[in-house]
Amino acid sequence: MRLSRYFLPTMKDNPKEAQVVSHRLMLRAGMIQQASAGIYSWLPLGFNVLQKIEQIVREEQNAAGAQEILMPTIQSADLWRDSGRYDDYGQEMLRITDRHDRDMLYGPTNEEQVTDIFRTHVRSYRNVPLNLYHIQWKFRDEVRPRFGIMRGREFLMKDAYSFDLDFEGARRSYNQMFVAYLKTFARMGLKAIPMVADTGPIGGDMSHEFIILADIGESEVYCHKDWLDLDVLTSEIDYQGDLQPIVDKFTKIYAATDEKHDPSLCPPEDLVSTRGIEVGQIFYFGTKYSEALGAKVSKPDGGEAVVHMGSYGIGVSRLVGGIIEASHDERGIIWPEPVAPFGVGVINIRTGDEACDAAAEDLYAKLTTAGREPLLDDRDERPGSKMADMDLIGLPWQIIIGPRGLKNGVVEVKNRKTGETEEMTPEAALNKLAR
RNA sequence: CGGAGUGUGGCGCAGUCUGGUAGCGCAUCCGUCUGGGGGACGGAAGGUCACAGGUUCGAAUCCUGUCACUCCGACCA
Repeated sequence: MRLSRYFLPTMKDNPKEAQVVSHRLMLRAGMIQQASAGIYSWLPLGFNVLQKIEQIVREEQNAAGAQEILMPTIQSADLWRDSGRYDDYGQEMLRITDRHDRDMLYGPTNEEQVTDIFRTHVRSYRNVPLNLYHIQWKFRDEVRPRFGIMRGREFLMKDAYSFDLDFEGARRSYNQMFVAYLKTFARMGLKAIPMVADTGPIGGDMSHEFIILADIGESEVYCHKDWLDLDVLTSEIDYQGDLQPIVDKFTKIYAATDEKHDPSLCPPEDLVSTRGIEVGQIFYFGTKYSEALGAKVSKPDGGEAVVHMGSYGIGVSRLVGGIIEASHDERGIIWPEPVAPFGVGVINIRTGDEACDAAAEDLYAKLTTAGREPLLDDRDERPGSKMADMDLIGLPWQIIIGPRGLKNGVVEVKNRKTGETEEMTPEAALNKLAR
């Protein structure tokens, strides 16, 4: 992409309404624009990142055996009356009336809808386990939206729903999602700690919130200090195998949210207390919705079983802010490579200079061919503002091409994260970054 | 939903107390000089001062109401 043609409205000044770092940087980097309280438009740079995150989530869900569907944003109130939640949900649910005066709602979640799909088509134990997920916009009419995209009213969420014959099956499904979440967040360069979470009226030990540590986190969290240098999960996973050992490994070290914190379970000298951002939650809720909505399958012995369900959410749009909170400096964003909107930023220090133009165009073409998704700053701007913009939008690598270096046959390769720069020939730069 | 606050050009702000026909920095456009960390000079464009009503010869400024947004708290992916 050429910056001269790319819609990237960056800002030098901080918008006053943005208090937290990620919100400020997203506005300054031209990623989003607020449409109304807690509702945002996504501009090209922000949308690019959102899609990269979405794709990682999708790949890991598929790898774990979940199947993607797409359910609507607008739902009928009838299903919610069946489950009893139409009256329970309260003001957070945005209620709408259509032209025929029928009660509709903008979905805050999809348990009812997915259960309806299941009960319509699945009648036999042979067709479970089943795990269906979708990545769709949700709306919750928060009283007080804040933190920019991280606590908006409209948000993009991946939600998966598992259906099993019994509790043991549900535990296997739960473990699959548990491990898939570890892999998903690790791929984004995040350390997300699974913390014991409140299971509500269901009870048991099958709910975890996946939390990344950050000062501006919305809730107080507690964990053993061993978490801080525990390696994230990167190995290949056989999802059909026994996942319990992996789950055990990541649950035996103490970590709990505020509500579930029990000081007796962790020596005080090892306890770390900090704030965290919840980026995912997994939950086993038994037969709550299957019972209410009649999702039953026939068993091998001819009887009927009400299916056991679980739901598994990932805040896709929230992750954009979460990643920035976890990875930035005073100059701007520092994208982890897997979610970076472009792989390499090529800065032509002096657009219009014959040698600079030629070198920049050549590198740009070759990086494009190599699949590195380069962003070429070919604008006629001052060097300072080009560098400031490139640092702000946080691409992992920069190649800086200027007359001074070219005189000696070199360009400068800069690592955004470490700030280290290295001079080398354009060919060497290409070899280093094209991989 | 309680508490606090803010609405003036794209962004950040001054002007409001003490009414007199709107200003500054950055950004934008044109020109010249520049050119490795947000440059200089000259010129230009851009505002129903959130909205509605009222007071007044005259309202960004005073009064009444409405709306929007932000921050702190309680609540949530």
